[in-house]
Amino acid sequence: MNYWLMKSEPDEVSVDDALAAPDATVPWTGVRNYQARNFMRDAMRVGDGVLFYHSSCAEPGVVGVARVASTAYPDPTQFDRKSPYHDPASKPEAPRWLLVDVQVLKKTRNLTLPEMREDPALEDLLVLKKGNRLSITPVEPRHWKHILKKLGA
DNA sequence: GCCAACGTTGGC
DNA sequence: GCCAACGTTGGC
Repeated sequence: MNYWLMKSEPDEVSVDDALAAPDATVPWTGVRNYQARNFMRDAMRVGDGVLFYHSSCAEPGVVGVARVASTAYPDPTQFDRKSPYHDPASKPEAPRWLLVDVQVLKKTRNLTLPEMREDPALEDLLVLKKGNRLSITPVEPRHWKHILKKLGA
């Protein structure tokens, strides 16, 4: 079992949006970074733990606990001409971009970015590293446990 | 809106 | 294969 932190812009898909979806499950569309894609393709397993993170918003932070609910499969938005995620270079017979389904298990309080930054136990959390831009990052078990404890989840 | 940091592109 | 230019991310 692995653990992950996955960023979503709440203007696009918030934790509330995900909770409102059938089975509280949403396809994680729009990943257009090879490293993040490879995590989904090569390392994620159904049942892996996910920290649902809101980015590019007023109060960035972890807002929910979720699980990986599917293996990786082609992201349909790459073939949709009208989607902002459309990739004209990707062919249906050789899809370039993948996604997984993510099921929210629990909405939590917002464990904010500043709050995480001031916690010495989270010093090595990848998402806190300077210059980090990856939308999907692995989370070490000790960090996972620590964060869930802080969230009372 | 600004800008640092990073990833991708493309000429050579 | 190098690297400058460009585009994007994402906190502030």
